[in-house]
Amino acid sequence: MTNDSDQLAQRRRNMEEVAQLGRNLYPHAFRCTDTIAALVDRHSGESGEALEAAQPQTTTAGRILGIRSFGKANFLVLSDGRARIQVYVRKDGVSADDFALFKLLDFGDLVGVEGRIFRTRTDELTIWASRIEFLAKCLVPLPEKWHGLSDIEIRYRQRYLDLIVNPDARRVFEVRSRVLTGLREFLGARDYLEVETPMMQRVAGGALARPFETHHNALDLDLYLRIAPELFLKRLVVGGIERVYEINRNFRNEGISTQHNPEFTMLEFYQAFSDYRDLMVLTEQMLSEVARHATGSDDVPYGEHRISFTAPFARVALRDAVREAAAERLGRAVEDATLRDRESAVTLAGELGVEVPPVATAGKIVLTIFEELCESALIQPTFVYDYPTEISPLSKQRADDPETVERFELYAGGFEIANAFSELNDPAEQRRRFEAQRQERQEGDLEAHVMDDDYLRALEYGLPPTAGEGVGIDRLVMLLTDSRSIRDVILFPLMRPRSE
RNA sequence: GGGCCGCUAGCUCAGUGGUAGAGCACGUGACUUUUAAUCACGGAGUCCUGGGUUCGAUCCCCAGGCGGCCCA
Repeated sequence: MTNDSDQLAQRRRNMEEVAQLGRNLYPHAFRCTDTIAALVDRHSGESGEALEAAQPQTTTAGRILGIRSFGKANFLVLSDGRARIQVYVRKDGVSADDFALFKLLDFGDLVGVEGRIFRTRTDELTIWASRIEFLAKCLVPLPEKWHGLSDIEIRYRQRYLDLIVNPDARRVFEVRSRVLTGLREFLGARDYLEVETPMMQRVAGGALARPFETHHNALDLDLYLRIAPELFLKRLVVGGIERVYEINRNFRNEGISTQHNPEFTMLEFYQAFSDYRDLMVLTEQMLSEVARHATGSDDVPYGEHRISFTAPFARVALRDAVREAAAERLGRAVEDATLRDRESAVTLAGELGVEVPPVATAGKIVLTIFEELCESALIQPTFVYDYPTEISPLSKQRADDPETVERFELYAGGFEIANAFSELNDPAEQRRRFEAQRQERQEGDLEAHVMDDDYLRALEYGLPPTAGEGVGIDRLVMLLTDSRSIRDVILFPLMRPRSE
């Protein structure tokens, strides 16, 4: 009949014909009695006979993800984003006007339907429509129903398409949401106060990373997007909020990878009168509980592995982990002292074939070797503890070993998901640490921590003995959703713009 | 930053130095309680972009863009 094969034009024409039926093309509301998910939940266990007896009525709405037409008898598949239900449209079941509307509907259109729930001869739960309302037009053809949308670039750039056509796409973000509510419940039950601290900061501190720069016009003030909330949260502990946390975005101006997005979500929490050992126990409880809350189990599949968040987690001292890995590779014992001296550490790295930055401290070399040799093998949750002081400028030293701080990182799935330590609360020592960082910065380390005099002033009022921890939410969600890329757990990951 | 791979119809993908293909989607018809409905017919393309080689490039070469994976 028509030679105009442009699907866009066809859809536009169908829409115009809907308008000619006197329908509002963009109505303002449609009052549903049920969501599709609720209908499926409520009736999926009910037999056709039971439904025939009860004749349940419903008004619901969704997006058309399938049309099967047989003239007088027609079927739609309607989705509310969570569940799908079939709609039966009989020519003699709706008004002539509604049937005319039905004939103009396209795959992807949004409609409301009223009708009764029944089961077809093939036992499919179905709404026998008595009324159809046009709610919005899908002017663009959707990806096909069978293969869905697999182009990973389009899935990231047009996440709405991923959510419309891939039934599993939403699952990840439902788990993510439950992770957040689970964390809030866990911390709330322990008297933690949730707060929000500045994302625009004059001094970007609290972590070793490069910040994004921005500018406030009215104040003519250069600002940084925060790399961590740490120094503000500890100011709040000084102020007497003895248990405090924040779940929010951090921004780090560095590379993008399967484990790094420039903006990412972090939980940071601080607990006064505690040290890092207390946080290991708390972390075991928290992750086990959150995993169960989010997925129903604290033993989850991850790639070819299963990861168990059941306490207790494995524990290994950082230098011991490096010594063991190095010894295995070299076939001889490696002394602890080797890792504490810059010269011998450089030599060891060379023997191991691990490249280290030219100006690295002994601590940085140990960490580099660890990342190279050990990190990817830590699949089960493992606390790696006792870090070199020079790479931990905000952590408190061990009483028996000033070269080592009371700090741990939690590894799982082969990457870091948490970082915690007993907080350095001696302002004089903190100043010395900042000075050492300044020295490293002058030697070219752009990630070295910057001096923060205002934070030092806060410490002078007295920070109680405190332990604090940061948990990478995106990475935790990766583990709990069996996702191998951080972009799979961030709805709109940062992408390079496409040239027009 | 380096290496490898990808980019062809709305989607998923084949393919070729000589006028570009399939399945799904789309249109028309048949069927008229289907289940990835089926059958018949039909329409559909900046083969990522630019340059080069060539009589002729979607294909070969060079440069670029975007993405993915690995490495740093």
